[in-house]
Amino acid sequence: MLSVTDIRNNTKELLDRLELRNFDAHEYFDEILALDGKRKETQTELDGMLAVLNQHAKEIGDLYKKGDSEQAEKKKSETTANKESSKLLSEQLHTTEEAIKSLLVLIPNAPNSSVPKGNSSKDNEIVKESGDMPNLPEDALPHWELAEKYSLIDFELGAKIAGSGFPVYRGKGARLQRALISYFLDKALEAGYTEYQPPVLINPESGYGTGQLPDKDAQMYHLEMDNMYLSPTAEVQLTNLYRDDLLKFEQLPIKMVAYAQCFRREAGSYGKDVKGLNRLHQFDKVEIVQIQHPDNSYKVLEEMTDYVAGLLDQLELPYRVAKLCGGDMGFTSALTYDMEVYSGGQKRWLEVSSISNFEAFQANRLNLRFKEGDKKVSMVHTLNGSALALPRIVAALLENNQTPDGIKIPKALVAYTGFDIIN
RNA sequence: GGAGAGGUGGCCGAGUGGUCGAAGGCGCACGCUUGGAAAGCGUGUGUGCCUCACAAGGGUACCGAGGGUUCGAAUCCCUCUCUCUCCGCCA
Repeated sequence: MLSVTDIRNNTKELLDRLELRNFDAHEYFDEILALDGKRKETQTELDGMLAVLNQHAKEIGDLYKKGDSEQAEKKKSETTANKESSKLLSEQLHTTEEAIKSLLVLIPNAPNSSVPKGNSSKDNEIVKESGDMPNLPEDALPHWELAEKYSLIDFELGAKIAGSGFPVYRGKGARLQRALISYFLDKALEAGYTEYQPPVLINPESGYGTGQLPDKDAQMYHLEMDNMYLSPTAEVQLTNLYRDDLLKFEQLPIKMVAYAQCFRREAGSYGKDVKGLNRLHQFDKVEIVQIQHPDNSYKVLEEMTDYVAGLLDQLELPYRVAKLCGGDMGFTSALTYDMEVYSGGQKRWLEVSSISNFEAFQANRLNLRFKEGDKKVSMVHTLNGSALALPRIVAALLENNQTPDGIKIPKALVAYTGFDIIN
């Protein structure tokens, strides 16, 4: 969320930036600033009241010590009125603070001023295209037919034991998955990330910290009996590892990577979007997260984007990079690059990664700060990106590399798969 | 799942109703000392909020979290949570 201080000090700038995603924050800001004024007044009044009460308590103690219980009793009775009004004030303070917070969580992150204004993916700005488009015959197959032809993935078996959107990988299909996971993790280690293996169940606090809660709960599987959620992305676990921390400047940057199975309800999706591997309820993803000094976050966003692009280069997949327009960006992001690979069998671009700078938006929710020497405490910036999400990578690999002899495995992967062709 | 013991500042650890934001130690920072270092000595060493100039100073809150009792709570009571030990179960 945005901070009240920011809203107060940079009102105009934030309003303009929010406008880029067609969010009119005028009323929110007015109300928040008014409530914050009230909050301060109440705080001042309450603190004064408490100071008096503390003073009285001290005096009563002294009187008892001197043995003057008569005076002490008298003084006691004088405190009751103050006690009641201080209780009232602290309730009022609490209510006001809650009211401010409940408004703050409704406001999305303010886009970076370079974000193109727009409403949908049509308005995204393609900033890079790379790689050779596959040269496939007209009768090239989509991945779900290839998967069946070579017994790599069984969607119906998955539906039998779980439901649609839960595929079963087998044989070389399963090994390809495992190879990709290892490959992506190894690359991240080379790039200086520390590997983690987090839980896949998360508590509500974690979901709140990274912004999935309160309003995206319908996209997550919820375990009612234990009040936990199946994580939709390792971003949640990794970023929340540092929730409520006050870091030393020297600890920055923090670079983490994790492979995790991800779970999404995907309510409302249909048609060709959910065909085959295109959109699943359970999928595998390697995620990179960085906790950064605010001065570096935009430079690092570019680095992370280049890093992911490098992975796609090595997998020999044609891709393009889109800078998302305001209307297409996620709630929590200030700037997002999407990576899309071209999948020749379906003849479509598939999103395989999304790399974002959240600036201090998550840090404010997470209460994640750092301190540099004697300087004031300030919020860190958080960033993350998929590096990469497996299913659509698998789809593109299968489709683009199909030949009459079988499916060729890119050179970079052969050491991980142990085979260079699926036939 | 059952029984018991605990959660105090960066760390260890005292503190069972008042003078406790909290002894003592370690660590860290600065200074003195030294040719230099160690030892030694001295000083300092949390965060949020309010006031204020986001200074100094002052006020207030925070001893796992949230409630309660009391003039006054780290200290008593209740609920929750986490850790440890034993039993049960189990990959």
